[in-house]
Amino acid sequence: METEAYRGEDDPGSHASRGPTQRNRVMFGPGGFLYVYFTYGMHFCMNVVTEGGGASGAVLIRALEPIGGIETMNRLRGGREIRELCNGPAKLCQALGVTRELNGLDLTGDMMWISDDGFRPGAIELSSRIGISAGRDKPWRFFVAGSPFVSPGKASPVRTHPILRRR
DNA sequence: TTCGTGATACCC
DNA sequence: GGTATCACGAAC
Repeated sequence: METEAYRGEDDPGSHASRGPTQRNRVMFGPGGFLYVYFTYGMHFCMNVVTEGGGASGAVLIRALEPIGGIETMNRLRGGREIRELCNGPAKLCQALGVTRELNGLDLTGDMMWISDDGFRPGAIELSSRIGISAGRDKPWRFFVAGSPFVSPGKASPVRTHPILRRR
């Protein structure tokens, strides 16, 4: 599991850094909604909007550990190993069938939602964010330490989260 | 490391 | 209108 945090106009790495546009308008809406964007001519990526109240911000979902629905995800991604199904932000959108049609979806509805399944990571590590040219200084990429299901992209430095460390 | 692929945003 | 850039992935 892996995420990245993106803030608003104070974060040069964020889509929201230059204010609201047609593309990023969902980021400026209420929290708990899905922000899906299209990039590089062929990829979708998904975020959870976090702020609301006129501010902007979102969490990019970069990797997931497949728990169920493996058959379906395999079909959507052309038959790959389980660890290759959701280990990247565009890969997981393909595996889950997330496209621009779901931009703005209410994540408190009954189509897609986030819930606590009881899993607790041993430790969470953080690093700089992947694939951005501005805002590399902020260590806002979070991932489960030692998980084989995080994206292959290398970022440094990597360090253990000072608060979320366990045991 | 290179390239596919096209929307987006911002500059005229 | 033109064009540089892009929160990526797969194949070299």
